[in-house]
Amino acid sequence: MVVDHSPRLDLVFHALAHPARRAIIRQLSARECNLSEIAAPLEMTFPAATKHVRVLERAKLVRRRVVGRQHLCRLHAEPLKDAARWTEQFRRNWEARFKALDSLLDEMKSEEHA
Amino acid sequence: MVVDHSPRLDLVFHALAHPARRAIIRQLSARECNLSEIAAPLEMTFPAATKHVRVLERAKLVRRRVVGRQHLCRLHAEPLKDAARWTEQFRRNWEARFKALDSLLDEMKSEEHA
DNA sequence: GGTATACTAAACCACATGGTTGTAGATCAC
DNA sequence: GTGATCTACAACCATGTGGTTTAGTATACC
Repeated sequence: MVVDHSPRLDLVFHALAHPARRAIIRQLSARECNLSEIAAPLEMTFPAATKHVRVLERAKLVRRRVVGRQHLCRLHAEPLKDAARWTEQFRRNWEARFKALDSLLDEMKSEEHA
Repeated sequence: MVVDHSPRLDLVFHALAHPARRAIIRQLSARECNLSEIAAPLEMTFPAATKHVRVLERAKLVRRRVVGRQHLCRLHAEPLKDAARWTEQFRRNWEARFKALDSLLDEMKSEEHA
């Protein structure tokens, strides 16, 4: 395991690396939207916006269902869990003062699973 | 605030979107390393590896100090906090069944801060 | 001083990204 | 059927990404 090659994380982090795509995620977290509604607040053309949506689909962050001429997009946030878990690995590196609390929580979790 | 433009998050998420860079972060989370040690386990040339390190530096995830001819790199994980916080925003979207527990924890935190 | 070591810098390449414009195809409303 | 609406698709462009090779600079060691 020289490099932790996990294409899913590649796709998710890449999807999150653009402000327009984060804005789309934010919007979809409130409600399902069609492509026009997604494109409207973004300062770009419609095709550009739909390309961003497709990037989110590749990362499994957005699901699309076609209803008539509308393509309704819904947030599927579950891949964010993997992203969050990966970053949380290094929590102790950014807040060492919580080390004791973390160990305590780990203990509690272990007991919970037992 | 049409798009949540925050160049810092762009840089951090982009930095995390490549397996080699995640591997570097992992390695540096254990100990400070020079560039040769970083490049060794990666399956690429030395210049390619140092380019990845520079991407991590742009994202403020790695700090470098020069000691003689060696460039020692240290993980500065704090920007990961922002990334984690952003993804955690949508925790309820990926695990709705924990909604009650989350509200409880939020209450406890509020009381803690009060 | 001479040589190995650690790293930088530049040039180059293939391909991906992020955007545009223009055209075309369904579908809804009348 | 006509026209407006929602979307797709293709072509194109500039720039960025991820990699290479080659050459060069600075430091440590003998």
